[in-house]
Amino acid sequence: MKQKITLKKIAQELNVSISTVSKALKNSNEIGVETRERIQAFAKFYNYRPNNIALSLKHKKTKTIGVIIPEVVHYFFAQVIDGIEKVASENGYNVIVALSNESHEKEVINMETLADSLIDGFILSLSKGTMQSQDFHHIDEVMSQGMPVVLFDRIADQIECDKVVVDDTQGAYQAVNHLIGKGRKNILLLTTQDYITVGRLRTQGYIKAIQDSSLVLDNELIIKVVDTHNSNAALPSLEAQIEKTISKYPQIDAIFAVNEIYAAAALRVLRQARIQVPDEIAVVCFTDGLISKFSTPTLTTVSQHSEEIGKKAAKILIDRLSSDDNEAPPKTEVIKCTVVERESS
Amino acid sequence: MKQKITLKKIAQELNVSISTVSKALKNSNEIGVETRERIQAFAKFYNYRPNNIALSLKHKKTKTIGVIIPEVVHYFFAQVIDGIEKVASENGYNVIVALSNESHEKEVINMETLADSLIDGFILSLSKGTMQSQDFHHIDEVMSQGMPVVLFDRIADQIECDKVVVDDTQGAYQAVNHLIGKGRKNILLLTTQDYITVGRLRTQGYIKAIQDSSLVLDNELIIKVVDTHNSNAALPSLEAQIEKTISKYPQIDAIFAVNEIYAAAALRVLRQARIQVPDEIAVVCFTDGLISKFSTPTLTTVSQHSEEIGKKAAKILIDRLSSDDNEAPPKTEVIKCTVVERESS
DNA sequence: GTAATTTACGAAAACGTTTGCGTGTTGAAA
DNA sequence: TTTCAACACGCAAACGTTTTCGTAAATTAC
Repeated sequence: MKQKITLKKIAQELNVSISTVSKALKNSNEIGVETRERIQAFAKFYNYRPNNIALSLKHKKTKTIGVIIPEVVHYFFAQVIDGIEKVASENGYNVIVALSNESHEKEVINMETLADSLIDGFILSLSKGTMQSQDFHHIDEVMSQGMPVVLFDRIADQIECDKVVVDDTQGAYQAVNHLIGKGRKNILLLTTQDYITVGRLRTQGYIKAIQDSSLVLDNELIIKVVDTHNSNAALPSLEAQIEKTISKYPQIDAIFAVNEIYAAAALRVLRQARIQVPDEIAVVCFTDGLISKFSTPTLTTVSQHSEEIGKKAAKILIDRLSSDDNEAPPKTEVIKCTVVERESS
Repeated sequence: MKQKITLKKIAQELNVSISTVSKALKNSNEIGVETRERIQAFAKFYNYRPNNIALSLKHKKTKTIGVIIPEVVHYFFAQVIDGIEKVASENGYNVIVALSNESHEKEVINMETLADSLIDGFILSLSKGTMQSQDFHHIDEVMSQGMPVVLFDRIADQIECDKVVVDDTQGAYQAVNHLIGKGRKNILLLTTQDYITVGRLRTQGYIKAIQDSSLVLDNELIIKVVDTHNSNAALPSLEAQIEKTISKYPQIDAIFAVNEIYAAAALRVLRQARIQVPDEIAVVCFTDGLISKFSTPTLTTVSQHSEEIGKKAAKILIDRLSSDDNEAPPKTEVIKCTVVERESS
């Protein structure tokens, strides 16, 4: 087994001091040309690579950023990671990913572990557990130690740090407007309970779009899905609800869903009821993910530009890490959504 | 800004030596009870947490495992990460994720960076670039340094290390058998070119299943999709091909696709041709992902138990890391696929 | 030929830990 | 009173770097 070669070993072999080796490898002209070349050749031959841990200890920075998200198996978060990783690797940073699985405790533990000098800064999206408990001690704690934090998507106003958010209200507004522009007049909304922030904001966008138009808001056309923690279990009940509402209000000519899953459920119901999409009812939803791209018909969606979110978050964090003036006021970046038109509308 | 507290600072404040503090915090009875309690109380009050970097340097292990995958935005890989992360965190390991984006060079760079003492071992799935070039120097290099490597899914026989693979052939065999069991007699295969390993193996499974049955193999019923690197671009041509084949061979009563995307394409074509699924044509595909779960009709799939793969890989790696006898022969774990029956068959 | 300067390198501290060993103080046994 | 073990703690090396400073030897200047 080939042992890793260190400065010390090179020094021993070549009968020079460790500092000489270190300087020679940095091509410092403090060291004679001949010695320098000898050392460099030797190092290259043995494929010397500096020990990152030692460097981190020395420099008090790890060139690593910690990312904590509720789950990876989620198109949105995966894309955000993708964006983060791109910017990070361009700037010589590594990415440690930790998963909170929507649990507050796991989030806290993860933060504490990573904060133990493993990383230089955090990018995170709050778990449902944390959102519910409104307990942000762990975040304040790391921030008070001077470790920068960037929050994205699931944020909290109480936390004073950089943030990257999606303009959910505007996105929903646009989507509904898109439907209105297509001449739809009775738009069914499939949304979540209000305590889920993104659901609430999207609902607001829907309401605003209706109010800004010549249409009238009808609360009967708003379905707020109860959030069982096992999202699969909620589907049949959702489908039943959609079916009931549609047959009760035959004037419905469009559906706006706050996520792909709800839209997929709607598509199922419509298909079974032999209702043509988009001819009879158009369907539009939030989240430009896989389901939308490959459903039949393909779904018109509101894209949140998730990769862009990741890139922005990483950029903000790295900027802060590499600036000495770390007292710059926190800023919030808002990413605008855009409507991606496909077959369903 | 609250500075991180270190052993040294505690020692200074309490007028004892660093070693005393260290031992006291480990509750060593080498230190007097009174001093011990004093130090522990002080440390607790200031929320002392040991510096991981220093520990890593000391112990020559980082308690971190490096994962390199072609992409995160992929249900399969995301699930594998999920599995890895679960087992890792249960065992006190962190996970660094790097993305190769299917590029050989990026894979090499990532490995080198992570190998510089940032991690204790690797879990990886080869990029397409590496598969094509068949250049495995980077892997041999880290292995020769005594760093354990576990390969999953996209593997290479030449590399002598632990592996976790899916039994693609058996999975395809089962799927086709499932169709045959349902009385289907003319099964169209949608697969990739042969140089894509998983595609080839699944094709073999298809062939074997046909041959083992009373059916006859018809090469006209095998469509090998040309792999443009931009997979979206290939879709329209694939759909055209499917349509042509189906109208030319009206006896086709089932389709087996080697991935969800192809199956989704098939579903589209069938829908447009007003062919009932599964009544007239049944559809089954590999990869139990989102698309299958939310398409209409939902798709019967071959599940690869991706999370299981991640868990197994992590377990193997951690076992090896924590065993002293690191000369144990490499083993290959084969994960069996199972058919998940849904509406499309 | 002496002094000043440059060249080329080494010693050592520092980053934050752990740990084997040395040592001064205490109390008890002889 | 002497001897010795037990106790309680400190010293210092080690992990692999970087970097400041010190200093011989070689060179230059006058």
